[in-house]
Amino acid sequence: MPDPEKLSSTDTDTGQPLPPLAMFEGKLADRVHAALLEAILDLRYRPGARLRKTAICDALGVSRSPVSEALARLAAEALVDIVPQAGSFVARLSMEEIREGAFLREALELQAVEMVAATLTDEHLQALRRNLRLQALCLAEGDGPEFHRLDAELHGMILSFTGHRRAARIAASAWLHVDRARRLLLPRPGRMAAALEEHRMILAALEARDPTAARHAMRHHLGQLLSLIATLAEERPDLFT
Amino acid sequence: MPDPEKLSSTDTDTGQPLPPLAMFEGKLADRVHAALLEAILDLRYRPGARLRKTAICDALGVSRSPVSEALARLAAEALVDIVPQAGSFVARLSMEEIREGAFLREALELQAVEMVAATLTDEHLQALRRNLRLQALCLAEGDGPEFHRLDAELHGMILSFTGHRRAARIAASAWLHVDRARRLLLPRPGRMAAALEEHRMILAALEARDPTAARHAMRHHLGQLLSLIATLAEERPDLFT
DNA sequence: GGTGTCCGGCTAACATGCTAGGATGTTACA
DNA sequence: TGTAACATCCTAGCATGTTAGCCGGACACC
Repeated sequence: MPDPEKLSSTDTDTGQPLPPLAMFEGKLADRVHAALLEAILDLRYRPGARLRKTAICDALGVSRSPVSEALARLAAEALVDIVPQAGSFVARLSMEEIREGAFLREALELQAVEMVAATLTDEHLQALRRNLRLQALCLAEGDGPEFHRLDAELHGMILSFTGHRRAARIAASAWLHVDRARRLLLPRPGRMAAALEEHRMILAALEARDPTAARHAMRHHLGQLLSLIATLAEERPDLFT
Repeated sequence: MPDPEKLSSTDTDTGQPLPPLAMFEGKLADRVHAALLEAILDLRYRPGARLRKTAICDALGVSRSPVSEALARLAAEALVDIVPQAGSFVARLSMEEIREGAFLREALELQAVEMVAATLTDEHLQALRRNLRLQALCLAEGDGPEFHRLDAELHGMILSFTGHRRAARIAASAWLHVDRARRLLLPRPGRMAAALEEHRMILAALEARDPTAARHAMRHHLGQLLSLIATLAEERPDLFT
């Protein structure tokens, strides 16, 4: 399964895409995990590439223990394939995983938005409105990356308003696969504006404290992405399993 | 937070509740994880108890590496609290965690049953019907443990029919906390029969391939348990955080 | 030329030594 | 007697040595 693929000169990392050092916090293993996660998500480590523990070790200046733990965690998140006594590889994108991530995310967010619509406080509404104002600003200025950050933040806020931290973590983890694929999509013209409008529908339903409407609005919003990704699988089959 | 509690003579494990050795499969760390999980779930390790790595090591005849990995995984599942440079403790039951587990489980199962109602095959229906027949048998014979196993199997089947393996895993993990509490509940008279009836409602909705009815039936079924557990929290506050 | 076998290199998994820091019990002092 | 400083113990986390199994190439044999 993890075949060498067309490897240009050296298979090893080109030296450049070093995941940034410890600009993270927490235990050493946490920081290594965060660094590798970032590198995998923005494709500095390409899908299918081999991960050399020793290279990672002296690139980050740590020993194998935290690296092993980080890789094990990434494997649990299905972002890395560990083949015992053979090697570790960045997982290829898989429509299977992406669909599953979307399923999980949808299940959690629909339940969350329904619950939140009934329990929302004014502070929560304030925060949501503020986020949407910033989104509008980004749209006006064409700041895609920041818009995306706010998008993720909005969804994260709704999940966290349920008070269930673990649920938010799981949703984030599930979304990783979808997000990794999404980053490969060229920005579609008009998509940002459409997303903002969909977000507004969700907020409107929450302001009305209408669980059913909130659920519908969220479902419509989440339904948009999968079809886009399906086209990617046809355009770039080399990135998929 | 992890206070000593009233410790009878020795705080250490009484020697007896050794988690059974490697009757599991997979890597060493997997087996240790499974053994500890079993011990924690059926309360051979009591909530709040200290987990001594070294004791576990020579009880199982392995070194600290696999034990550490297993404990880390249990900590990720919120079944163990690891306090750096202090110790590892079996997590106390927490209504927080239980509610969260129920939330996750409900979110996933509602979405799953809705999806499955639309995509179900005849083989799937066969398997569900067979499971329910066995449940009826257990009810007639008063075989509680087996009934519970079939109950869990039924829910697992519905999740697996979505084709999403990770979702099933997450649901199982989320359910752990609810289940650990549930095992402390005295069997309520009539509960088994009621559960069977609720299961029949779900199956009926699936046979009719009616997503909405299936969703409603499942929601009703899952709604039953939480109130029972809330009473437990009052009767046995020592087990809770 | 095609096929089976052996060998070397590389890897994850496991074992073990080391270190820093929190918890606890004791003692000195008010 | 109550409190605060101290010494000891124990722990998780990290580093590093060891083991066993897969992979790929070479070579012999068919």
